[in-house]
Amino acid sequence: MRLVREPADPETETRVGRIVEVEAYIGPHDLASHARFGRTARNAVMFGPAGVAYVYFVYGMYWCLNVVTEPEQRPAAVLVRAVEPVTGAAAMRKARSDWASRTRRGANRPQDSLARVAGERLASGPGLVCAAFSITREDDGRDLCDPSSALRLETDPNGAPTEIRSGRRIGIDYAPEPWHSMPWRFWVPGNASVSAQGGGR
DNA sequence: CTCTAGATTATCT
DNA sequence: GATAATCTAGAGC
Repeated sequence: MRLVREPADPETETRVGRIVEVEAYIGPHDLASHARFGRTARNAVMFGPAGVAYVYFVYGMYWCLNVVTEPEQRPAAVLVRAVEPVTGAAAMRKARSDWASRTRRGANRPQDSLARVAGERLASGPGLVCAAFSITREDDGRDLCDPSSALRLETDPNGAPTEIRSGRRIGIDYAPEPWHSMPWRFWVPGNASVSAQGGGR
């Protein structure tokens, strides 16, 4: 699928990207999922209808986008880990710059190096997808399947990837086995926009 | 190539 | 009060 962001300012270009890496979180019994705590204020939309955005904040500075799946009352979602820019790369770079300048950093200042980031790496990680597409708490609960939605999914006119690889999920060291090792991260092998910690390309 | 520190705050027990 | 579905630069091999 493609991820589409309509601009708040009509002068700005629409941002479109092709999803090339995701992770699945299947339910309350999945001890890597936010649903393992049961229903909370944060994860409430995961208990609702599928096709809705679940957006959460992590590590004090990053937003992450998920697509809710499964019938209501069965909390599950797919984390959008990486997107390959299709159109609106300039707007993505601008959005990343805006996001970076909002956060104060010490030794690591992403805004200093942003100009050197290659176009295909503008959304190559779950935190970077949200930075590049200006996704925040305001998008939590948004219907991603509504064609009039400012943030939505669209079928890729070029079709699905010809090859998809899978492996263990990332950043869930707290999860016990077998959840830690379930091969529920999926990516397009060799794609330059796959996240760095996802083995990069 | 691998490993590590440090940024920063909502949300969890 | 501790931790987190992250990211980057820099050090070491």
